[in-house]
Amino acid sequence: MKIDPENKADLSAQIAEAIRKEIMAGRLIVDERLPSEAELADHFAVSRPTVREALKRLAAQSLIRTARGAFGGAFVNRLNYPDAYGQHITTSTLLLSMNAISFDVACEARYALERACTPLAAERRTPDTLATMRAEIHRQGQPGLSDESFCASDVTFHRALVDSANNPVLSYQLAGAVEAMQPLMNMITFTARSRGAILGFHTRIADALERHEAEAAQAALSELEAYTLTLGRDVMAARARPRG
Amino acid sequence: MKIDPENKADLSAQIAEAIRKEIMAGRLIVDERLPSEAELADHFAVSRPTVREALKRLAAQSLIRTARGAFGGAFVNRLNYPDAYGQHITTSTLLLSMNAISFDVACEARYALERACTPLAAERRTPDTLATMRAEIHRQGQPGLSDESFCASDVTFHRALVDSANNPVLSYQLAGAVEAMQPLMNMITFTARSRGAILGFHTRIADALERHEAEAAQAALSELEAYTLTLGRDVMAARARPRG
DNA sequence: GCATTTAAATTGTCAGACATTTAAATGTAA
DNA sequence: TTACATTTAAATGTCTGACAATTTAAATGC
Repeated sequence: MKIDPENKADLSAQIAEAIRKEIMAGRLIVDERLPSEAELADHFAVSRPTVREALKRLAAQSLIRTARGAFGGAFVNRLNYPDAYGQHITTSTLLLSMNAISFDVACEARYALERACTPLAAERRTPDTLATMRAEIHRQGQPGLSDESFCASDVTFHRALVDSANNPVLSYQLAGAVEAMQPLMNMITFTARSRGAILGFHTRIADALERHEAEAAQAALSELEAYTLTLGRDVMAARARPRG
Repeated sequence: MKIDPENKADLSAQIAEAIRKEIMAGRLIVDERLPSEAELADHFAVSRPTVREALKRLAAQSLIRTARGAFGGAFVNRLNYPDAYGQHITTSTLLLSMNAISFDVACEARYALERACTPLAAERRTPDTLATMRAEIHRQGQPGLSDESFCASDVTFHRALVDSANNPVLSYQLAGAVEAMQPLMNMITFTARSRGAILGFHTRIADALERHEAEAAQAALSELEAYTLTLGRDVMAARARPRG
């Protein structure tokens, strides 16, 4: 593990990158203890605060965890699903919110990915995931529901659909796509009419999954996509001419 | 922006989380300058090194960037595609390598996602993406190619397939799935026979896309998935009984 | 043999200083 | 007036040294 004296980047960034590479390459394995901060400072010929900044960078990416006390220190962290979900969702959400990505593009990506889960979901859906979907459908029919709550329920419904595929890697990948759309969806005002339409699609999807009918579920998803697209386009058009 | 004096977590983690929430909620917008380190230290009633550790955490997630000099400081960073790709790939790769995820599960997720891109790719593929795929197919047929190079070429081929869909959000989401599989694929020894088979599937996929035939491309992908699965299972079986 | 205390190691935090970088402000000469 | 060099101020980057808090192992006492 070395750093380049010619490199003009921050020392802490270089050190973090050097350790990150060791972890990615498997030369530092899960639960292995890194040298103490003082030893790392010696090794890289920098001060302890610089080492600490490097370690905090790695901790922010869940690559290491630290423990105080004797026999404490920094340990290579086993990246678990909740942490991975969180990181993916943060990254995806910011990517969408900061880059003027059109509603159309985000929508297309999300529904394409969801359709990818549908054949597996139709095959493997459980009473549990079906119950979640039914419960959210019921919630979405409540009259007093705020737009935010409706959106949150929508996310829960679609995550249950994804989880039905019973593939944790797929669930992880989809979490970013589904959650990152929520800020965009939150801009939509869901009228009673549009809620009714969405409810209808959700019911068709749940029904199709329950009957193990993948193609029917995919068809309903595609129609939901088209409908969501019109809702989103209306919002974007209204925002484009605010005095309209 | 406040931190909880009752909270026993690291101060730098709390401060980073407080600022992260401001960014995620849009209360700190792109290119906005954060207060200087000294001002933040005052605001949170902590020392400057603690503030710096917090800022390094955020920098590690590409949420901020820093600039030295007068009128420098920490600025909310516009998360760009390359940074988002990198973070997603790091997270996905570690998730797969550290959690004893079976080859089957990873493989299933990856090909399900790729099939999701295929209809769009068949519609929108360009001479450019087709040329990339043909070039990689040609490379994969070279006799002297190492297993690593073959895998790298495989990744390039599949990324070209994904990029053919011409949806950057989809490309970003798929990058994690495709790249994270590479360490698993690298464990496979590609015999001349298996290379020939894979080459055949790749050719069928490229041909189908060229002719805008989505279903033929999906069918070839599914067969490639089944074939990859058998290769992976052989490796896993051999690893399970090392004295075999 | 068990409970308690002590010691040691390590991270967390702080204070203060200096180095380096950057751009604006200032000064100077053509 | 303009162009260029210099100064200055503000900010991050880095270092030193210290102390606090935490945790475990070992030592001690009963």
